[in-house]
Amino acid sequence: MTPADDVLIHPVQRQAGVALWRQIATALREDIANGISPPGTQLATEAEMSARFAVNRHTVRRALEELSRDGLVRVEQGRGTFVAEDVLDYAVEARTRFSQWIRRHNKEPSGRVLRLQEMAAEQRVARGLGMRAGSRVVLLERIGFADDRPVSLTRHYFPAARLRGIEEALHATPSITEALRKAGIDDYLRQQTRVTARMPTPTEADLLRMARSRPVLVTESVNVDRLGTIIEFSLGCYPTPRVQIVFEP
Amino acid sequence: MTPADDVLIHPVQRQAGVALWRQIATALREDIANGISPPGTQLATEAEMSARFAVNRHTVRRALEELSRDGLVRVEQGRGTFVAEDVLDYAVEARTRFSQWIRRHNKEPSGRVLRLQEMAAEQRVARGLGMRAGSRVVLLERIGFADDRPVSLTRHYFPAARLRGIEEALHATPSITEALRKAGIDDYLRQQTRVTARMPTPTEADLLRMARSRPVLVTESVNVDRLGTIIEFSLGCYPTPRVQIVFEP
DNA sequence: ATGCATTTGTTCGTATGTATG
DNA sequence: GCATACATACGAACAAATGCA
Repeated sequence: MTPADDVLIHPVQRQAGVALWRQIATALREDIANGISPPGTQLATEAEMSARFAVNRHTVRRALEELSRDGLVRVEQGRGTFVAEDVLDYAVEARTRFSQWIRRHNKEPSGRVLRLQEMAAEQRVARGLGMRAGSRVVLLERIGFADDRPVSLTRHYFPAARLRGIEEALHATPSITEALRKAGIDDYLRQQTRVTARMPTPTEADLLRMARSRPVLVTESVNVDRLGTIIEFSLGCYPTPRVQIVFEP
Repeated sequence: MTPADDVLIHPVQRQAGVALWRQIATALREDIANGISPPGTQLATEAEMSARFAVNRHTVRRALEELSRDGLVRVEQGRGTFVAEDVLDYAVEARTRFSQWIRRHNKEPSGRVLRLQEMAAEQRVARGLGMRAGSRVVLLERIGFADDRPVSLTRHYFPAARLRGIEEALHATPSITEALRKAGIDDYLRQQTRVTARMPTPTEADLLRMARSRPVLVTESVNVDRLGTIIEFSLGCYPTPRVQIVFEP
């Protein structure tokens, strides 16, 4: 399904002193601005548009080229043309809380717990937490939404021994900050964040509702309490180009 | 070409009190430690190894699973098994200079200029520099190496009007810091860095000597002089997982 | 775009050696 | 000696991803 029909309300005029491609570009721009073509949706194919506007496909392409240069659409060979999504800047700071991040963008944060269990730490996690591999950790896996669009997939690991009752606390509340408070941690800071990228697993792509052909940004971060004790190791997974990471020293 | 022949020096013994797969894991571990299988190289296929060691493929897989869990190798379906590469942490700080970054990892920095020219700024660049689209900018495109392995592809844009003589200065020296000094900028700071990821273009993949199926990390950063005037906008392109970006607030 | 060869991933089933009680 | 459980090892077949022509 494409919003191609809407295009009918924008007839183009020949010999009007405005190039056809400019008229088409303006029409598409308006549809995007008005929300007729919301961010992320697929536009009609070039062939369809050229039929509706009754112009050559090259003329449509000229218009799309313009919009693409302006960053309003994204043209993907073999797939189609998509309305650019508004980018969520994820600012890495000492205190980064999910709901604050989303609300700063005037969107409504929500989330869903995918997994919550105690388990043995694998090497990577153990190293992040500064423990021996196999030590007991509590894993919280969550997906985060901004206005019902998935924007993050995070795995939080807490040292079970150091944070008694954290699993029960997390069962009771969706907020990590609050659960940590119940476990005796009033405040915590992000000590280090490492960023890389990789292709998503099929499951991740489905959960984040993204194309399998686009990479995810992966963050690995360590949180400490006020004394510098490590209380959490987390792995975040963010869909590109929906999310960007911003660092301001 | 694979280092499969070397495997012959590691015969495995049955009924020796040590499981075959452990012997194989140890043999491979040694080859990696000794530099017989250097970082980034492809190991023999599972089928080849099972023939050389005269064991079942499952047995080889058991060994590879172990090494993979330890992070010594990376197994990729449809491609093969690769010795893990040492990750170059790219620490984003206010003052980030290429050669310092590489030397901090005890590697030898080098580079090559791919392009150096004056041109009109496209929208994205103009926005980064706080200028109007079409303003004149000097573009320096460079590839950076650490011990002859490509690790970065950067495009630096300088406002031509604000930095007279920058193009000539860049022609004369490979160092941006030095060229800026000639143009009257003694010191400069990184104001903001934005990170995202995308698939590399074929050209980028070739230049960075990386698989086309792995994403590149892309940084977008703005540099200012001591007064806060924007003097450079740069786009960096880094191969994953060879390079990771690290933020330490 | 399509098919093909290569390579890893998964899942059956079977057999054997070793430690335990 | 016997029964059991477990890790090890092998074989075959098919699925899925990749790269290439």
